[in-house]
Amino acid sequence: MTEDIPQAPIPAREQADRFLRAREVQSVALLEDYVEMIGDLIAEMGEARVADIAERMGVAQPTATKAVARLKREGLAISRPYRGVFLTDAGGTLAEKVRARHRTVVALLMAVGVPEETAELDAEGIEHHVSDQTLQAFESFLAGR
Amino acid sequence: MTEDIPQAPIPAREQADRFLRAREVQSVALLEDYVEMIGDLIAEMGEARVADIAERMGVAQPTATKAVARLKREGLAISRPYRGVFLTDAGGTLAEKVRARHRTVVALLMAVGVPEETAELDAEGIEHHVSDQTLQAFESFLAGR
DNA sequence: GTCAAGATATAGCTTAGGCTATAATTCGTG
DNA sequence: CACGAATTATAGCCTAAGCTATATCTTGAC
Ligand SMILES: [Mn+2]
Ligand SMILES: [Mn+2]
Ligand SMILES: [Mn+2]
Ligand SMILES: [Mn+2]
Repeated sequence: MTEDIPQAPIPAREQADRFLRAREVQSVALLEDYVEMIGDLIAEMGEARVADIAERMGVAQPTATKAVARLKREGLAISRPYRGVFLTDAGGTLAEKVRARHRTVVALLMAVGVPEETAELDAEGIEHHVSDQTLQAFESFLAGR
Repeated sequence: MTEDIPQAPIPAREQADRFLRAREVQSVALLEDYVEMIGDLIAEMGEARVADIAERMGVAQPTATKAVARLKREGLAISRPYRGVFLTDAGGTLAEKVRARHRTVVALLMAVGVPEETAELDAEGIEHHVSDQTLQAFESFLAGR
């Protein structure tokens, strides 16, 4: 049983800031997943084709096309019509950061007893909300075990 | 330095399933936050008024009204025009579950070295992606320290 | 009891992210 | 080297979630 400790109520403004932050994070989460995954495809196959992007994301092909358009708008990817998609320097850097964070989150989850498959499943959503500060705490914890 | 261990590439289908799961979770995350927060308001003030809901969520009042409409559609809340908002049994049960999970996530983060404020900030997004299985692992870890 | 202020609802707009159906392009095979 | 299959782009639709502006309802002060 969890003890019934009444929490000191949070100021409305502060709580609102937390929710705002969570909403901001969520708006870049999809971009992060696309960028990381496109990086994987390029590493594995030399290029990322729209059809493969769609398959790996579990979306329809036009949805992937639209996402790529957004990545291009944000300066994370480049592509020409009917050709493969590639990452810009910014995109590649982001992909690497996201990939590393993903691995750390999975490792942390497993370190506290979460089975690997579940860790992978939950990490796919959790990772985007892990701040730099929390990521550092995770790394310290993993190093100091 | 993180070691450069090449991961075994995940089957596209399995990875797609993870992304699908993350997107599903994301679609209920906002509902969870609204329900938990409305529960707080009712506990503190006896009722949840639309203006207070909007303030705490950091959204405009019509956005809160629309969210309440969705909660009603989903059977989590009831209200009559120009009156306060209340939770159904289902809504109250969900609020309690979400509140408990939130506390556990914050506790776990702090247990691995995340400062309280950062833990609260990150938990607001992380919590929604924590599966029952992961939640249990968190509880065991916290109990067995 | 009236009515002005405050709270809530409604109208109408935007963007992101899905979808299906179909048009346009590329490319391998014969 | 042509053409059919595969791939990609486009058109057009939907829902969720945000916003501002404005209409409508409630309520407390006089
Ligand atoms: Mn992810
Ligand atoms: Mn990931
Ligand atoms: Mn939350
Ligand atoms: Mn929460």
